[in-house]
Amino acid sequence: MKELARTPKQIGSIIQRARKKRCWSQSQLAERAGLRQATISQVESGEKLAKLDTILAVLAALDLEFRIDERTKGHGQDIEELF
Amino acid sequence: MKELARTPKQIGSIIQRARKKRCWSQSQLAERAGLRQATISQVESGEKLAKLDTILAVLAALDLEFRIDERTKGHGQDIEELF
DNA sequence: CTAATTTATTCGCCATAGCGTATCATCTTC
DNA sequence: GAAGATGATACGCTATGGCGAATAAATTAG
Repeated sequence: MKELARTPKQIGSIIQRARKKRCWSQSQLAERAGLRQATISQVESGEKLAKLDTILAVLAALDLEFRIDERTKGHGQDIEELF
Repeated sequence: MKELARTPKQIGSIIQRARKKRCWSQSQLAERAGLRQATISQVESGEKLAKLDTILAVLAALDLEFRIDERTKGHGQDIEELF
């Protein structure tokens, strides 16, 4: 996987794709993450600026995790353009 | 690099190490990230729960970025244990 | 088309992050 | 010791995220 996550929108997209890949509803993910369905919706949209712990909880529920790496240089930075 | 970042404390440690590696003071990092020195201090401590955009700004200032990946096996930890 | 499920959005409430500003303890360096 | 820089912490303030609960809106199943 190893998806680039530079913006809230990118993070939201990745989360949404991972959720759908598991065929979970937002409610199911919310329950696993200890959050509300409404919060999942907002996180996936990337509009509101979530709290760090909220994102961490969602990622954990999806069996994902953050990694911190040096910024990739040069080409192809914005992942949203691929969709 | 590719450092694991599952908790605010881990993230804070990574940020602090990256900052020191560049021989920057918290104030210098704060200025580059558009934040306050006090905020950098809190982020590095990982005590307070930062906002996502704050972390993203700090990472960008350090020329780092998040990547989202599948959870590495090993210590199976529950979501609740994170906080 | 209808009903059920899923997702998006709203309202009032509370908690808290980050702000400006400032202070204070360390630690270093003259 | 004095001066400077650094990092941690405080106060009041504002902004906003997430909550419960509810309700639209959109999507899917039948």
